[in-house]
Amino acid sequence: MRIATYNVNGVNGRLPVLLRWLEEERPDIVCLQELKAPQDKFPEGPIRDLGYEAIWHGQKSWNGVALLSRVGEIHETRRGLPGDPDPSQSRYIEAAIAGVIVGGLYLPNGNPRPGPKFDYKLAWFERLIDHAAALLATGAPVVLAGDFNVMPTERDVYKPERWTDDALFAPEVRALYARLLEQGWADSLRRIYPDETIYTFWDYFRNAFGRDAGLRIDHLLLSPSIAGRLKNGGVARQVRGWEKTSDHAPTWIELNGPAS
DNA sequence: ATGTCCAAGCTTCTTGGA
Repeated sequence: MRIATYNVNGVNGRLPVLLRWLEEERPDIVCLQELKAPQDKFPEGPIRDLGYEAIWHGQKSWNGVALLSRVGEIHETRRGLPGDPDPSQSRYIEAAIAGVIVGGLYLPNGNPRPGPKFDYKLAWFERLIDHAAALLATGAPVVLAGDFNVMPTERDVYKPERWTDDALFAPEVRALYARLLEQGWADSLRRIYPDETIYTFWDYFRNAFGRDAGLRIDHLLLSPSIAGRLKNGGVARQVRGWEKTSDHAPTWIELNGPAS
């Protein structure tokens, strides 16, 4: 079973790219972020035509998250984090799909730092850590996937020294990511490739993709009860090279066993 | 400081967010 996360950066503006990727790769379960579309403007029809059921939490102009499945019904378990510091922002959606709890998230960017947006990022991250602990306590197989807006280590940044003051690489934020992992979550791609350079995002500026000046900020975390099924994973870099594409590339994992 | 791209609106350019 393959699960992917993809920050589409505008689900309608990138619809041809999204549909092409879904057709070519046929992931079983997909977490989408940055829909940038109100609830009634999600392109449910074309996605359904490719065989995917979908649930989504839209928002005018900004944010927005969705879950897609072509391997069975989506049983929504929540939208929004418990105690979300600003529930008007659509950043979390969770469902049981094919025997797995999938939490799709779009963690706040947090720039500029310092400032209220950075404070909101830290507060949101704390709420995520609390909820992640509650999910682990159930013992259920859980995948937490999405745009975390965090490069966990220096290996995940093309030029770490340039990013130390940025909200995506600030010590406080990396410490929160480390705290989350210490609960027992496995960072899938790092589990498979401990020492490789892996990027999931390349800025539109300054030919960042051409120079491979990238960041690894999209992550798929596995609870201990499912981590043993991790078989493979990667980044669909070619998608970042298509016309009218997102600044992120889809990131995916393959789990042993059927989509039961 | 810059660079690029998108959505939205008192819209055909401007603005904010990433």
